[in-house]
Amino acid sequence: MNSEPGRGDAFDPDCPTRVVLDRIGDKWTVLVIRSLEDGSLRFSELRARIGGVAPKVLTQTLRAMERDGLLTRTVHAQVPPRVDYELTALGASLTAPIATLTDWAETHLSRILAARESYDSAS
Amino acid sequence: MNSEPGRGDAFDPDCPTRVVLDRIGDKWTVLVIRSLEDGSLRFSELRARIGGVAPKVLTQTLRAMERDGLLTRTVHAQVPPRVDYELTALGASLTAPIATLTDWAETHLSRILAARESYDSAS
DNA sequence: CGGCATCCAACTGGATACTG
DNA sequence: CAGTATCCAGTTGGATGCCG
Repeated sequence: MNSEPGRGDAFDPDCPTRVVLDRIGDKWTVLVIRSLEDGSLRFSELRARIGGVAPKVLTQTLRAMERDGLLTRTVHAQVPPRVDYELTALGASLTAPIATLTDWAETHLSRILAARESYDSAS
Repeated sequence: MNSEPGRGDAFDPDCPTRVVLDRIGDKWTVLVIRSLEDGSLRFSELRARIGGVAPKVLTQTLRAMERDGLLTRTVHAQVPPRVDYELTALGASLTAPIATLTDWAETHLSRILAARESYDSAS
């Protein structure tokens, strides 16, 4: 994959880690996944559930995830229009690693915050 | 933490998930952690190991990680100067969740890439 | 309702040059 | 050697308004 196999190849845009990290690091992707864990939602429901996200940005996030095969977008031909978003098996399988990360975060947050405080006060 | 406990609270900057995600999603943090897994390195070694990172950016990354208690920065009073960076126990404990993510990435990359191709050709 | 188009402000990452 | 200072380009996230 790179001149240093097995090592830091994440500046290669096609590196698996980079691809996933770019998506995970996105501000809204993780929120969308967690919101869809219990089943499909329509656009406005997602928007309300997540809160504070502009429609354009939510659309961007959703399209990127759809492109990566993490969720499906179903347009119902009716008036008013209705569009449902649902995790694919691939998208659902991402909940596991995310949960690992979340658990770590919750467990160690106090330590991080404490480190920050002591670092800031030492400056 | 939020009006919807247990749910999407990641737009709160102090949310544990958000704090960790911001760091993980950073372009270089994961590379630094992986580079330091086998022991401490000095600034120039890190730079060479990672490749393609500007000094300023590497410094920023390192400082942010030091602030969060993920690594220690040790200045040796000698000429020429020498500064060693080493993971703390906290930083080292992050390698586990990262490995989970990396494993997922490597396992599912082909599927993601395939999804992208079919999505792009359908447009 | 579910967007797309437009415009925009802020932040991020980076190239380059210089210093204790 | 290990940064700092400066400047800069690209991207991200967002506000607003219009449309099928």
